[in-house]
Amino acid sequence: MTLDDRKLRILCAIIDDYVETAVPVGSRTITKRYDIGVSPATIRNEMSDLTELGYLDQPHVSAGRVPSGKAYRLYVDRLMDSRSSQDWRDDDADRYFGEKALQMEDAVKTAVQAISDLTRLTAVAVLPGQPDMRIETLQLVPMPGDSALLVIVTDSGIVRDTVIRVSSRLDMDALYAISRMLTEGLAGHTLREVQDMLDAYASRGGADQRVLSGVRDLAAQMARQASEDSVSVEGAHNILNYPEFSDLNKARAFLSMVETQDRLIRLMSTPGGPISVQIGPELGIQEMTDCSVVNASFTYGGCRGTLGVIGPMRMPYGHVISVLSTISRRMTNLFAEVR
Amino acid sequence: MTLDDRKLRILCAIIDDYVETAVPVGSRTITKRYDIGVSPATIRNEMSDLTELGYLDQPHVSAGRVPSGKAYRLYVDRLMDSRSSQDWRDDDADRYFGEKALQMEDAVKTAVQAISDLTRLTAVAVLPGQPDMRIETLQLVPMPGDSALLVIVTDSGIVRDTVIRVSSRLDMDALYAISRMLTEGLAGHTLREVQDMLDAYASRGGADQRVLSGVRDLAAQMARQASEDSVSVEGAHNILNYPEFSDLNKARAFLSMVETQDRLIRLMSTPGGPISVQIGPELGIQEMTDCSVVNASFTYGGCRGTLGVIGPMRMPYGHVISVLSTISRRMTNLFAEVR
DNA sequence: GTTAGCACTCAACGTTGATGAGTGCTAACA
DNA sequence: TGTTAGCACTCATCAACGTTGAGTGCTAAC
Repeated sequence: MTLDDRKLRILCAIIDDYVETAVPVGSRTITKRYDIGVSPATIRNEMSDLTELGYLDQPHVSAGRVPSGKAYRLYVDRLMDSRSSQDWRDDDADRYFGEKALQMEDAVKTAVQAISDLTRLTAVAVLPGQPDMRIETLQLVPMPGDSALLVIVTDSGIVRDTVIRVSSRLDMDALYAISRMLTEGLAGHTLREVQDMLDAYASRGGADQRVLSGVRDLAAQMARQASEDSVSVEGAHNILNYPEFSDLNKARAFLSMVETQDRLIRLMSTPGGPISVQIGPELGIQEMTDCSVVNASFTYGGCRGTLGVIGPMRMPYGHVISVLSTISRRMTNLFAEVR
Repeated sequence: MTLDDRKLRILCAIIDDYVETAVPVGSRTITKRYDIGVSPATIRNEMSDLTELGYLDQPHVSAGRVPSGKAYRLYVDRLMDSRSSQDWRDDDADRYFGEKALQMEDAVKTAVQAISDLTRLTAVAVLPGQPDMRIETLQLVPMPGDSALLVIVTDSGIVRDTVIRVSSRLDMDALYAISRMLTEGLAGHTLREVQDMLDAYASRGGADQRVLSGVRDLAAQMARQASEDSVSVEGAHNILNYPEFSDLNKARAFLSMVETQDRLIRLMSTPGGPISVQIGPELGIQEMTDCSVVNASFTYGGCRGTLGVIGPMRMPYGHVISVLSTISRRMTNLFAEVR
């Protein structure tokens, strides 16, 4: 028994219908809504074959058919209509990114927000840790009162700042002199090295101890943060709009999964390729057998990260893939513009 | 008929029990769990009186009693056990704030996170717009490539930055020279004034146009952001843990309310006083009749903001109030430390 | 190979009756 | 006069049961 053209058309119709309605689809529905050109009885015969081949599941004997993971896989690999990429316009992405150049964190936040809005699903971004970022610039900016803003910029364009207290004698010029000295001394070194170097400085005395310890603390914090993968999630509760999660316990399980960073990171670790689609059982995770994950990798400067979507297995793959590829491409370009 | 001591004790027991279990409480339950010293029949008589006085509601005739908004109001105003402030330790807040001085935005984010964690409810912060903030410092920090980070600090300690492109000839010293010039020219002026001044500069020519337009854009963006109230929300889906929201539609209504900024701002606009409690119907909002809002005001520098909690009317008011007052006090102190 | 017809299955829904938690009332008691 | 035991009554909850209708699989005819 082979998958001839008619079987494929029927399978496609079933998937389209089920993705739209979330109701198991029966033979009559197909003849009415899709133009296959045969009677329900014939469709039934074909559906029976498709079930035998593992492309369809039957919740119970007198219900319609539901696409299996295998069916979605086939759909994504071969059947998916590329028309679907036209169901939204690239310009929509402009609304989010606008004209402005952005720091990486802001760009990621914007992208995740855009993806969540455009797909009405849960959007996730993962930035893998970069344990050996190097310091590019270090600058102290005067603030009201006896404090200053310490800004550290790394070679990959990551920016962090913190407020530190300084002696009130230090005006803008004095702070710049310190910034210049520190930048000269520390630029090109990794965040970890910097911590040791500062300890050495400090023990030698002379410099403003509060500034040194402020720099040390921020460098330490950055090193800690940088060596961990960072995750951002948006639109988690979109899941409540999907009837397959109308069971509160399922919804809670999903939400708690999405909140647990390390589980999420494992889920989002892409098996390679610019766009990866993992469907239900392929994820190999007990609690997630009826969810799918689609993700796209992007690069922003030296950083390579992942943007993705988590949702029910019944998701509009074509649309999701086109949104993800557009947004991730735009992220990559965005960085090129900044350069 | 008057509220004698025994009636108050019974009412208190009912509230405590209902807050804990979410199940309408009957006369036997009270005699078993609370030491009132009379029989169920007597309790029933008292409950009947309390119902007549409007402190208790009855979902249906053969169910137990449920505290009314009026009861919670009485509880908060007079009955609440101040012991409840001891059910958590102030030190718990340390875990969140640590030792570090923070920018206001970070401090607010931390506070909201802490409140949400400690109360297991939805925490919200509102910072009212400050349309006439003045520029304190303006600084350009070198970044990798042909770009620079533009940092603007206002007199109230708000920091914003953005990446702008600059000519590659500009090194750290050159950027500092520009920063110094711009700071001297613009410090003390409001964000709006600055926009006009920069237009004047730009038309005179000479300075790096890209820098000027970058500053102008960021100032414009800050002015726009600053004149709007800003809101942050954490723990919105905590609501799913409360059985009164096990109806998916109610949960969705709540979540959509919490997501709509302007509705949220209206909800959180505190009627004054350091801590305000608005109970159910007192909110005067149709969809929120079985929710309560507790909020506390804080000041961080010149900014006066609101931290609050939104949850079911059945919430542990004592605990919530103590968490809010501790965290808001700590926020205020935090700023004093930075100064 | 396709289709009409028909028996069969089973979730969903509404009905019914039993159960039990809880009340309100009354009468007796301290 | 306040408190309590007893009892009839109410009503949500739950399980059991029959009905309905969507949908299938099989068979026989085209």
